[in-house]
Amino acid sequence: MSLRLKKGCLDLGRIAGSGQCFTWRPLAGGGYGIPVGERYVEARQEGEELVLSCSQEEFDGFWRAYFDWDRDYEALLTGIDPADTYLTAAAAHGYGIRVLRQDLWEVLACFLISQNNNITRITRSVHALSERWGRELSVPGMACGHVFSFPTPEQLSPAREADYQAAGLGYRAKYMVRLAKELSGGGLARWKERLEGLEDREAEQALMELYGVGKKVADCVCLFGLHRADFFPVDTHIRKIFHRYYPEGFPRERYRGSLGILQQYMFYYDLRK
DNA sequence: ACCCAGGATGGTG
DNA sequence: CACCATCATGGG
Repeated sequence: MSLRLKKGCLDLGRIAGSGQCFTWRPLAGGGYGIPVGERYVEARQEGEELVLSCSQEEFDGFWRAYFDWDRDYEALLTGIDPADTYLTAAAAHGYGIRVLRQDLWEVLACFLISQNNNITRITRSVHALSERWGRELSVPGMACGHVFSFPTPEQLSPAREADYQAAGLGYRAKYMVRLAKELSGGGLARWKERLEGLEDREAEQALMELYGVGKKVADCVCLFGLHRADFFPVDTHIRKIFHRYYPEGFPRERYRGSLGILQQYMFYYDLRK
């Protein structure tokens, strides 16, 4: 079962390298194994085509939204102020990046780990948790590698602080213990329902009630896990960019409605060596 | 050896 | 309120 689709502004490699998702697994034959909860798809690109290991029904029912398929990225990028040379260059460099509509719990857990950490190590920790507490996934007939689901709060319930330490979480281990506990036993569903009923600023504040979740992680959760495109997480890279290229302030009003998308391009542009 | 990483917390002035 | 030391740990 596979599906071939044409889509502009979609580059799996750049999405994978853009520091928004840490669960993807590069596959030996190219492409990526993409777990979301118990779902799993393998994706690769051949020329203009995106090849997915799922049916049309599975695509329409889930993966279409996951890839933010129906947002007009071309219009968004061509709407960038041509006088803004930094943003223009960032958009060209990161062309193909989309902001995925990820799972709320996975975003919460992964970005809890992300604080004061580097992408390589975050990814390793996330994979370590998946392999230890998650479930092995495969696509019938084309299992390429060993990809595991990211564990649910319930699957993490037996994990202790030392287990998180072993996965490389360092001082964040105690945060994860409490996060998994808070979100298990129906906690996740309650949080999801609560957050969906709140305005942007209220949702951000609510998330900051969680131990180990500050403003930046909360903003990432709102952007990547609640799909609220106006959140603009400010990390060390963005802070540096603001200081160097936008000393008078970033023109937020011009890009209202898609600030978080542009933030992702700026972040990715700053990752280059 | 050194600084940095998609920061947050708890204590102090 | 605003600072600020501290927190693990590996990458570069």
